[in-house]
Amino acid sequence: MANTVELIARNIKRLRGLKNLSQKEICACSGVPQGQFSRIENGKVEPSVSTLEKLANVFEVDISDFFKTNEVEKELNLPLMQKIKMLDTLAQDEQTALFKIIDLALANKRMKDNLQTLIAQ
Amino acid sequence: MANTVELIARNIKRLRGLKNLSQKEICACSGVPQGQFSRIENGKVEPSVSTLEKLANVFEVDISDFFKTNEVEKELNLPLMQKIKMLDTLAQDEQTALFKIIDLALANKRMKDNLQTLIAQ
DNA sequence: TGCAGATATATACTTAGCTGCATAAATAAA
DNA sequence: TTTATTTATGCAGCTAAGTATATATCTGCA
Repeated sequence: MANTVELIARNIKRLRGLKNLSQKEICACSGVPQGQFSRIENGKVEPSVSTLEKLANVFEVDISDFFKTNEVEKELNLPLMQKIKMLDTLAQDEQTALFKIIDLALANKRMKDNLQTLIAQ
Repeated sequence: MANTVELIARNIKRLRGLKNLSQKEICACSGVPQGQFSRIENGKVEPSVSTLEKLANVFEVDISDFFKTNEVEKELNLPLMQKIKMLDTLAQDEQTALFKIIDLALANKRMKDNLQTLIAQ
């Protein structure tokens, strides 16, 4: 038990670090009481499945990610696919706004690349 | 809760069917008491993580498989996918900036959704 | 068919441990 | 120091786990 509990604890602590949010903020979004979250992060309890579900939603990961060892941590830092999936659920105007920003960044990149090739000649 | 419990129940029942083993046999291998296994298969309890781990070992699956629905994942729109792939070619700082904006939009969406469910109660 | 034995599954009952609330302790800010 | 913020802990209540037992389902035989 202690092993899995510690694994979950480390993963959740790391995920919260990535988002740079306080326990209170995570709990406001997830519905998990802050006190309970503290115990989970410190490996003092083995959280229930429903609790893990709530946290997985907030962290935008799959429940199985809480059980992954450090070797595959890199993948966890890129829950990009899940983000993309969620983009579809956004309101239309927010979606197009995001796309414009993305396009802008890509256009900028292209411009830089073109300049590079020009200079090189 | 009931939803996830039922999902787990169906998946475990299905997995046991695939192996064509009795509850007793599964429990002999996994260490989960047969009585408890019965309740899990009938969706009467939400099994603990350590119990799911034992069962995942016996069924030779990942814990996340207990939470999978049978439906095929819905396809994403391809233009978006290609855009996202191009994001990888951006400079690191531009990339993280974009991700932050995306996270912001998603967080906003989540907050709205949470409010909706709160109001609905 | 009907019965006996065996196997398989479901159900009390107690115990252990997670949850949720309230509050304390620790840390940061003014 | 005082106040605010963040994190940790004590305790009551609820739920899963584990054990024993009951019910259901199957199998062979007369």
